[in-house]
Amino acid sequence: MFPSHLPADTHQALAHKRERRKEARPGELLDAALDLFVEKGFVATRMEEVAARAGVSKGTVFLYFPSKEELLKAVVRENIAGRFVEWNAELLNFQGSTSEALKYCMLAWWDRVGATRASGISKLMVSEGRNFPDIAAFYQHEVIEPGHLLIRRVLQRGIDRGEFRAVDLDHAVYGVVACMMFLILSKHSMGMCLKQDMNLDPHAYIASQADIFLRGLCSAGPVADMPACSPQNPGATPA
Amino acid sequence: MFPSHLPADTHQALAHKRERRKEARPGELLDAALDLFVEKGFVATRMEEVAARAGVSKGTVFLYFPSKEELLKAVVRENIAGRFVEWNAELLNFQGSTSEALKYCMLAWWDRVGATRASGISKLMVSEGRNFPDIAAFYQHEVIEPGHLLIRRVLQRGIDRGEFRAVDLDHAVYGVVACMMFLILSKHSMGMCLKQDMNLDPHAYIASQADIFLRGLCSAGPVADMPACSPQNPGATPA
Amino acid sequence: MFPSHLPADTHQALAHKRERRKEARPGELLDAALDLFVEKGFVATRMEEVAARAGVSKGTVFLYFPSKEELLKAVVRENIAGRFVEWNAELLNFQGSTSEALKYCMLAWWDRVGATRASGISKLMVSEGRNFPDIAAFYQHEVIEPGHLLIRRVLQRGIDRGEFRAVDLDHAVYGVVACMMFLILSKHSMGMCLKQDMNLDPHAYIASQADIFLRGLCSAGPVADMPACSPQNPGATPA
Amino acid sequence: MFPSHLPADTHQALAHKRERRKEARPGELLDAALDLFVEKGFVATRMEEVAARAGVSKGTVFLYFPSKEELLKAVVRENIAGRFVEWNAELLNFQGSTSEALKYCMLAWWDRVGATRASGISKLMVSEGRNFPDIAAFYQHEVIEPGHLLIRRVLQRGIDRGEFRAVDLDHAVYGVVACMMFLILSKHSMGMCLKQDMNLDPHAYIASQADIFLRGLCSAGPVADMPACSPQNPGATPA
DNA sequence: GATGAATGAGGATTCATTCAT
DNA sequence: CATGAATGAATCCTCATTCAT
Repeated sequence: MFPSHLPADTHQALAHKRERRKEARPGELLDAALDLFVEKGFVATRMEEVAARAGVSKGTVFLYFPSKEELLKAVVRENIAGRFVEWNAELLNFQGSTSEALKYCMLAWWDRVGATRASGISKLMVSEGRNFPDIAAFYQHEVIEPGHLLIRRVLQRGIDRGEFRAVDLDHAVYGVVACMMFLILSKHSMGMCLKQDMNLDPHAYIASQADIFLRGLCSAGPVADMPACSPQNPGATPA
Repeated sequence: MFPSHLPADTHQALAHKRERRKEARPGELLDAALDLFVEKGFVATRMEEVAARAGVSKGTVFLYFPSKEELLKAVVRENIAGRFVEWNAELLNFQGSTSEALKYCMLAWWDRVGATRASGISKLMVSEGRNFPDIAAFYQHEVIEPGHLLIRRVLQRGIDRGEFRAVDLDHAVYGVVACMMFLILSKHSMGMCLKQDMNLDPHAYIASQADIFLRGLCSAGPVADMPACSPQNPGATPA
Repeated sequence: MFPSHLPADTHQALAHKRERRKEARPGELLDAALDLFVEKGFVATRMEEVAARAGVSKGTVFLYFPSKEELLKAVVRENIAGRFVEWNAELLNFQGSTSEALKYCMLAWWDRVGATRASGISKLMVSEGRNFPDIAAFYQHEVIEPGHLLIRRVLQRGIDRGEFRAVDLDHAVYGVVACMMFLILSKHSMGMCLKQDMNLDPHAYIASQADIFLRGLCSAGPVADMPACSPQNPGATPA
Repeated sequence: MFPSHLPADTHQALAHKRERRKEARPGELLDAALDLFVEKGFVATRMEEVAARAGVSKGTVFLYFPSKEELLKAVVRENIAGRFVEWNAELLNFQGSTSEALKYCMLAWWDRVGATRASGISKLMVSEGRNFPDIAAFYQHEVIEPGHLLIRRVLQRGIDRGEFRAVDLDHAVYGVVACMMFLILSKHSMGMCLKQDMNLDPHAYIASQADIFLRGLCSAGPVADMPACSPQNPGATPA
C-alpha cells in the first residue's frame, strides 16, 4: 500500500493529508447535507446525493451518521453556534444609542449568520419543523428563544432609556424577526418573496427597514398627528 | 323505476346525494391535500393519507387527479383566487387616509387569506417552490406580483398625497410582505418564529406592526432628531 | 320514460331497436375484445377499452362476462366456427385434381378465415397460449387437430391417387400450416415477417407458395436430377 | 490487508468472485428476462420474477436496467447478434450447388439461432411488437431486413445460375421465412402449430421442407405436366 | 476505514371488479 | 339493464440501509 521506494516524509504527507481529509469528512458531509436539505427538502434529498456532493461514496455517509434523520439532527446541531452569550456581552457593552444597537445587531446577524450557509437552517426548520418535533424543539430552545431574548433586551434598553416608546415588546421583537426571516426566505426560497427577478441587497434592506422601524419606535403621539402626515407638510423628505 | 309510493323528491334527493358527493369530491380532496402538503411537505405526504383524510380510498384520488404532482398543481391553482382586481378597485375607492388604507389592507388580507387554509399555499411555496419551478412561477405571477403591486400602489398613494415620506418603495413593500409572511409561518410552521408557547393574535400583531410602520413612514427628519427621543435622555447620540 | 305523446309503434320501434341492440351487445363486445386482445395482448388490454370500443360503459362488460378471462374464453370460443365438418364434406366431393384441391383449400381458408377478424385468434393463441393452457387445449382440439387432419386428408388423397410423391405427411402438413401462419402473422404482427413497407397480397402469395409446394410434391427423383437444375438447361422458365 | 499466510491467489479468487458476479449479473438478468418475456409476455412478467429467476432481489434488477422497458430493449439488443456480415461472406464463398446452399443456410440458422434462446426474440416480437414500435423497428432493421436479403441472395444465385426457375423472389423468400417462423412458434408457443403431443425434429422438418421447396424451385413447366403425375393417375386434370 | 453491490420496505399508480343509483 | 364512481390488490420503481470485499 505504501511502496517503500517513496521517501518517508512522503508517506507522512500522504498519511497526514488522508488524516486531515478523514477528520474533515464529517464537516464536508454536514455542509453538503445542509445545502441539499435546504434546497430540496429532507425527504427529497437522497443520501447518495449528499455523499456525491461531499465527494465520498454512499456507504461512507453511514460511517459517520447512523441514519438520515441523525444526519439531519447533526446538521442542525452543527450549524447552531450558540453565540448568544458572546452577542449578549457585546450588546451589554455597546456604547452608542439603542437605535444604533438595534441596527448593529441586525447587520451583524446578517454578516455572521444570514449571509452564511447556516441561515439555511431556518428555512429548513420552517419547511420540516413539523416533521421533526424534537429537532424543532431543540432549535426553538437554542436559537429562537435566545434570539428573541437578545432583541427584546435591546428594545427594552431603548425603552428604559426613553429612546423608544413603550411599545408591546413581543410584537416589536417579532417585527425584527420578520425582517430577518424575510431575508432568509429571499435567499433560500427563490423568488417566493421578492418581485420577479429582483435582487435584494440585504444591507440596504436592513438599513431601510431599521430606519422605518426605529422612526416608528421613537415617534410619539397618535399616528394621525405625525408632522409629516399632514397635507400641509407635503415637502417632508428624509435627510 | 320510480315506484309511486315514494315521493318523487326522495328519489331526487338520493340521486343527488351521489351526484353532490361526486361534485364535492375534488374539493374535499384538494382541502385534504392542501392541509397535508402544508403540514408534512409534498414528498412526505402519501397519496393514501390524502385519500384517508378525504374519507375515500387510495384509488379514488387518481380518479380526480392523474398524479401527485397534478394534485399539487390543482391545490395551488384552486387556492389562488385571483381577487386582486377586486382588491385594487376597493383600494382605489378607499376614502380615508392612506395610513388607514394600509392598515385596512393588511387586516383584510388576514381575514380573507391569512386566516384561511389558503394561506398554507405560501408556506408550501416557501418549502417546495424550488422543486416545482413551474408551479413557483405560476404562484409568482398570480400572487407575488399582483400582491406587491397592490401594496406598492397604496404606498405610492401615501407618498403622492404627502402622507408618507418618499421612502424606497421596494423596501417598504417588502416590509409589509415580511409582516404577512411572519404571520403565515407562525401559523403553519409551529413555533418556528414565535416565542415558546406563545399565541400570536394576528389582528393585534398587524395593528402593532402597522402602527410602528406607519409612524416610520410618516416621520420626517433624521431618526436621531425624533421628538420621542426626549431631552431628558441625552445619552442617545449618534457615534 | 316512454312519453305517451309518441305513437305506439314508435315505442315499439324503440323497444325493438333497444332489444336488438341488447342482443347484439355480446357480439359487439366479443368483436371489440378480439381486436384489442390481438392488437395489444391480453394483459395490456383494459376492460374499459373493450367497453369503449363496443360503445358501452365499463360495468356493462361484466354484465355479459363475469371476468376478463371468461371474456377471453368466450372470444376464442365464439371465433372458432367448427366448420370442419362442412369443409371435409366439400373436399370429399371435390372433383378436380388434388393439386387444385389443395390450392382451393388454402384460398378458401384465406377467404373464410384468414381474411376475417377470426384469424386474430391464431395470433392470440401464439402470444397468450402459454398463459391459458385450458384455452390453448380447447383451441388445439377444435382448430389445430381438425385443421391438420383436413390438410392431411387432402395430401393423402394426392398420394393415394399417385398425384403426389409419398412424402412425410406430418411435415407436408406443417408446410401448408406454416404458409397460413405466415399470412396470419403478416396481418396481425406488423412487419414482423415482411420486408419493410411491403404489402403482401395473400392470394398471390398462396398461389405462389402452392405452386412451388405442389411442384415439390409432384416431382420425382432426387433434387439434383431435376431437369431445371442442370446448367445446360438455363432457360427453364415457368409457363 | 493481504495477510501473508494466505496464498495470494485465494484473495484474488475471492475478490474476483464478487467482481465476476457483478459482471455476470446483467447477462443473467437478460437471460432470465428473455425466457420470461417469451414465456409469459412482457406485461405479464413481473420484474420480481425476473429477479427471482436470476437469483437476486427485486431492487437489483433496477441496478442494471433503469426500467422494465429498458430491460426489454436490452434483451432484444443483446440477442440480436449482427452476424449477417459473416453469414453473407460464408455464402459468397459457398462452393456447392445453390440447393445445397439454401439447405445449409436453413440448417445453420437453426443450429445457430433457432435452437438457441435467441429464437425467443422472434416470438417476442410477434407477440409484443405492436406495443413497442421502436423496438420492432430496430428488430425489423437488424434482423428482418438482413435476413430477407440473405435468403434473397441465395435464391438469386440459384436463378442466375439456371438452377432455379425465375420465381417471384419476395414470395419465395417468404416461403423460407415461413418455415423458420413455424419452427420458432413450435418451440415457443406450445402446440399452437403442431399436432397434439407431437415432437417436431427441426432438422428433419427443415430437410423435408427444403426438399419439397427445392423441387418446386427447380421443376419446369406447368404443375399439371410434372412427371410424377403418373399416367396411371389420369384423374389429375386441371379445371 | 471506504466502497458500492445488494436488499427490501415503502409509496405512486393501474385496473379488474363491485355496487349504489 | 346500464352506468360510472369507488375500491384495493397488484405491480413498478425508489432509496435508506447493510455488508462483503
